[in-house]
Amino acid sequence: MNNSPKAVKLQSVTSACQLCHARELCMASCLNENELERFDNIVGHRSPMERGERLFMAGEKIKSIYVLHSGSVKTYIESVNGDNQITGFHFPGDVIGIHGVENKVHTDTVEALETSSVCELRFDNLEAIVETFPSLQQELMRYVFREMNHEQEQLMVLGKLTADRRLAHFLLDISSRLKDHGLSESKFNLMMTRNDIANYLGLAIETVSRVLTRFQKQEIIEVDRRSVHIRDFSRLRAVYQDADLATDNTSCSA
Amino acid sequence: MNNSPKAVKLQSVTSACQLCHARELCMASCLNENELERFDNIVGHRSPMERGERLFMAGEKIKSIYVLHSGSVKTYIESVNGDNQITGFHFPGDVIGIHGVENKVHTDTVEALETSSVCELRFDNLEAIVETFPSLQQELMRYVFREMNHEQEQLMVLGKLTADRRLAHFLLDISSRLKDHGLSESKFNLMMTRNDIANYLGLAIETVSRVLTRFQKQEIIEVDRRSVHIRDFSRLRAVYQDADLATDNTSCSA
DNA sequence: GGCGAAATTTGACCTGGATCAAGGCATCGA
DNA sequence: TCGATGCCTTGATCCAGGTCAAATTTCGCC
Repeated sequence: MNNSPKAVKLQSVTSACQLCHARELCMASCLNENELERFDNIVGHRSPMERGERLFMAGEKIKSIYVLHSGSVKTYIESVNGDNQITGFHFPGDVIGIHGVENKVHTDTVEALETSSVCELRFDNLEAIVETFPSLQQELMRYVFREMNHEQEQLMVLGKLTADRRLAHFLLDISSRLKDHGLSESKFNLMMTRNDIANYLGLAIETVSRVLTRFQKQEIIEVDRRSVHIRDFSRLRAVYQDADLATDNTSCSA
Repeated sequence: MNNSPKAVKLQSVTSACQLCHARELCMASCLNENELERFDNIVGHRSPMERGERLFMAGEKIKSIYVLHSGSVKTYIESVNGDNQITGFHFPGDVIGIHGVENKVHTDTVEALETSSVCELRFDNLEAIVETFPSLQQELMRYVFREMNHEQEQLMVLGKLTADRRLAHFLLDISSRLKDHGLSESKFNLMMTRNDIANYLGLAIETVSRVLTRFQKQEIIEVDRRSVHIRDFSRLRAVYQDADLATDNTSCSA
């Protein structure tokens, strides 16, 4: 009856959602077993996106909203004269495509940073869905507000912080979010280019490169292309907080 | 029976909401006459705030959310080391205090820019209220998403634009919002200090001052303390769009 | 395995806007 | 009328980070 190639049938496991590795991070985590099974029937799946592939673009009519299932994506809005502004990086469980629901037109573009897949909720059922699962609506809203606060924090980053502090904040933010996903908070691979980081932080790519190598010289982090190892969290936090006790160690060999 | 000093009783006018000058801008605009009357009974009112007075502060438990009834306010979040980041300026009809509903704790502080008043919706009834008035929930969400998009646009402003372009965008934004409120889009009074503008735009106060006087010399605007007159919208837009055709006219007397 | 494009790093130099300093000008309370 | 105070402007100087240029590494792809 179920023709999904990956379908598994056990006594209590009847839905892909139940087997999902991102289950606790998904907004569907608020549903009970019974609800989850019904929810699973509604959710659509798409063939995975390759790096650089776009899920949707700003200006397109909203046909669905999505939950990132695996991989990672960046979202960006178009600036007046061509160059875009990256507004966020997203990991499994994150809701994608809710900006723009007001006018039913996407305001941002979503692009895969690596091979990624999403679960799809058709927009025209969305109201029916949240009516069927009231707790889902609440969970969705929790997500929206969390994102809103993250964006406000980013306003502070862009409005007030020096390049050093921006990078420190960025690394700590990525680290903490990866930790939430059960990954190491101290050793990880960045999934975005230096260009993406620079764009997101309102800096030049050269500045990003220079600050990272300086952090390395100061033995706060080790960095080799995409791989990052945070060696001294307290000093990294000190840089972010502008506490001054994290400087030096640059060129003065003791 | 109604001891409000300003109460007016006509055949069809039975609620303060019906007389409200900000009625079309309020989220209650989605309610019909009957609903509006019932809604009016739920809404609380507060004595007006004076300039500088705070409605609530970051960290406080959320007891209510508000709709700005008259005046104007700024919202700001606290930065790590003291200096705040203004996240927005708000006008009548704007919803205040929805950030932070996730954890039921305010994430931002709201401060009156002039004598202002708000309508209050107690947070513990909020769920009951939106159940009673389903269209209200939708309207509230529309507001949230609009605000979210405004914040994303501000990320672009802070991440990508030069000082000139930030000021141009700021003036155009304020102008368009005042227009929505039935006020002149070309002549208006700023309700915030230069310091507030500088903080909001991630600039030094001196830069704000200098750019505004330069715009004046270029005959794009006239500005005298708080009063602004936009004389040439197309050139102001050109500055925002970095179109270059708006420069000169600075010191070269023809 | 080698070619070409893309990503990253590093150095040299320059500039937009910050910082420092000082003065002007409304508003307000006594 | 007179400080006192807060807000704003203007000038001089400085520097964090942008821009330009070039070398190096990596990686997809034939």
